[in-house]
Amino acid sequence: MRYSFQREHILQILRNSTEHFSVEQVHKELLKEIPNVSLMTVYRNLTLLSKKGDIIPLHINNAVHYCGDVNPHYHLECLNCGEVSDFYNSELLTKNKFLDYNDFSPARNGILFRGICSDCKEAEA
Amino acid sequence: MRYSFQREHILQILRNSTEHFSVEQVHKELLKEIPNVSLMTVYRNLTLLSKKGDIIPLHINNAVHYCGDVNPHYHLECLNCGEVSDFYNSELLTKNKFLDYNDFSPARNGILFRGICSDCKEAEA
DNA sequence: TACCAAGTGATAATATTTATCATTAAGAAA
DNA sequence: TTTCTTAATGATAAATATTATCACTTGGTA
Repeated sequence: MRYSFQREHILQILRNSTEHFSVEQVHKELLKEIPNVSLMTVYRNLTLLSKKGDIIPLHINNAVHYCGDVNPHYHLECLNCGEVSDFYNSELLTKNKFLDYNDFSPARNGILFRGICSDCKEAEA
Repeated sequence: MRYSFQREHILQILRNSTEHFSVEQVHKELLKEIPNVSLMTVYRNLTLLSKKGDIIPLHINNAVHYCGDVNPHYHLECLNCGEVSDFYNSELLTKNKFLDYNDFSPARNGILFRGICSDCKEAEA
C-alpha cells in the first residue's frame, strides 16, 4: 500500500475525534483541508483502513460509521437518539474469554450494545 | 393496529425459520403465499413489527435483516462469511446486569458480537 | 529521468429504503 | 346487513448509500 495524502488526512480526522463519523461527515471534514476531494476517495480509503484494522466500521441504520480508536473497547448505540459512544470496561474485557463458547471468536472491538443511553433515560424520567 | 393478512404471513415466515432474512428474502418467501404482494408492504410491516417488539431488526452491512425469535438471546455475525446466528447464553444473560454500568441499558436482544464463526475458523485451519 | 502501478476524481450504475397517493379492505356503527 | 371511517395496500417515484468504471495523476522504484 502506497502513501496517500488523502488517506493520511482521513485517518487523522478519525484519530482526532471521539465521534463516529459517517462517510458523508468524514468527507465534509476532509473538504476543509483538501478542497475538491471526491466522495469516492473517502469511501475507498475508509474501506482500506478498515481492512488494515486502523479504524473500526460500525453499521448503524443502514449507513457505516467509523471509529478511529483501535484500543480495546466496545460500542453503545442508543436506539432512541441514535448516538453511538465508546464503552471501555476492563471487567467485560477480562471475562471476554467465556464468549469463545460456541467456538465463536469476537473481534477485539466487535461487541455492540444496542439499548437506551443515560441521557435518554433521564429525559424520560 | 388493524389485522392484516399480509402482516400475519410476514410474521409467520420469520417465526417459522431460524434464519435472519433480509427484506428481499422475506418478500421472496411471501410471494410464494401471496402473489403480487408488494415489496413496500413488506418494508412497512417489518418496520411495524419491529416497533411492536415482535421481531428484532439486525443491521448487517447496510441492509436490515430480521429475527423472528423474541426469546432472550443475542446475535453472532461472522465477518468472514456474513452468517448471522442466534446466541443463547444464560451465563451472559445473568451477568448482564453489570452492563447497566455507564447508565446504559441494553435492550433484551440488543447485543451483537462480530467476529469469526466456528465454520470459518475450521476452514482456515 | 523514465517507468509502472496505486491512487484519484468524474461519472454512471446499483442497492436499499422512504415518500406519495389513489384504491382496497378491516371492522365498528347504524 | 349495509354504511362509513380509516388503516393498509400496491404502484410509482424519489431519496439515500454504496459500488463500478475508467482516463488521468502521483508515489516510489529502476
